[in-house]
Amino acid sequence: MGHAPGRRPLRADARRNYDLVVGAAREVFADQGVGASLEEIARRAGVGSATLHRHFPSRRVLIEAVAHDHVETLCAKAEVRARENEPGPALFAWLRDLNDYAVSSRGLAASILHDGQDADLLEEDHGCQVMIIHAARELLRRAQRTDAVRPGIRAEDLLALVAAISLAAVHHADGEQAGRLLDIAIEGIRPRQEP
Amino acid sequence: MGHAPGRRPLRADARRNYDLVVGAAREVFADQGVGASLEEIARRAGVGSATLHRHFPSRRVLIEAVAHDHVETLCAKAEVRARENEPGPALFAWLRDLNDYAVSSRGLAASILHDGQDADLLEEDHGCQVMIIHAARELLRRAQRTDAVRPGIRAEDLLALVAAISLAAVHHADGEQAGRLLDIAIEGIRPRQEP
DNA sequence: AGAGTAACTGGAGAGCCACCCCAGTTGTCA
DNA sequence: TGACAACTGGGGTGGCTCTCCAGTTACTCT
Repeated sequence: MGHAPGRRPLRADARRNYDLVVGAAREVFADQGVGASLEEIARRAGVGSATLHRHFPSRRVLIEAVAHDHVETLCAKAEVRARENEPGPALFAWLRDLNDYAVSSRGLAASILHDGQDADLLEEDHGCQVMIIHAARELLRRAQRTDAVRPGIRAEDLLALVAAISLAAVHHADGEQAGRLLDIAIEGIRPRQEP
Repeated sequence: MGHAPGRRPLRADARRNYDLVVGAAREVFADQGVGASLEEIARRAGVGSATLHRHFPSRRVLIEAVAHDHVETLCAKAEVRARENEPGPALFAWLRDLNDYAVSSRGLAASILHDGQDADLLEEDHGCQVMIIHAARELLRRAQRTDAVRPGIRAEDLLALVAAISLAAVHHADGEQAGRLLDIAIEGIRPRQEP
């Protein structure tokens, strides 16, 4: 589960409120997208808005807390894909996993992939952003070793592409389009001649 | 230049205010992106915010008015590209033109390409959205005729892709990445074997 | 020209929002 | 159990979008 960002363990009541907010945020974001009102989230969690803002100094931090579990399983899936498939197909399949999550998450994933770049308040251990890029880099490295992907492709670009595609899909409310766009992108990173 | 949306010609003062607002919006959007405050725009134009809202019932309509000229020249460029190049290269070059504009427009173009889908308040003659999709369709049709582009690719998907890429770039403030992503996309729509 | 009329205006206000301050409350630990 | 630091939430600030309406201003008709 999510954990406190602070140095030493939170007091019991603070911890309880932290979790209440994350739970409420999960519901509200799912309903209304990542743009939803933070006051609404505080209201549904039954805490004052000041409490929400103290625990989560920016919308981004709250989004990370909500997405943390999903992202963790997604990265675990990357390892499974790597173990059970050839490097090329492993990467492509995982990109589809990522894309599916990104499209279904109502903008959560796009948010994480997007503006997480700057050295924000990433807890040193494992911010969502960092976990995902590690997973992507590893899969890409393997795929490039076997020439299943053109050289010169960067992991950051792949993630940016998926984020962008899912944003388009969220806006158009059209999951099928996201699939087609990802197909184009995957076709675009494969080498001209199959190895 | 922009023109009034209403049925019969605007009164002289109304017309003057309309143009003042569009001018101010052009500046403010360029400074701060498409998310900028509409009140700030009204302030800079020297009109009340009610006046702005009467002329432009939604942010989207104002964005269209601001972008109209740019989009017109972009579509003219499409015809030039078609006349002076082979169909494949013409499409690819124009996609780069579009992408360059989209990236430099601070989100204007992405806005137009995105949520313009629903039958909004498009003036029947030529909404920006419509002009662009016509241009794209024509270039794509020609390219597909000569097998310079895989069949099954849709014009809407190309536009969504460019919109998405430019959004990513706007967010990352990284124009080079947009170029790389577009390269991937273009590689992805070309046929496996050159004709 | 001058009056009548419809078009147009902007200040003021309603209802949102994010974010902050601080007096009061509540866990925690000696 | 008492004392203190951690934590809380009501209420305030300032900004946003969008609307209402009393007043102003440009066209029009004689």
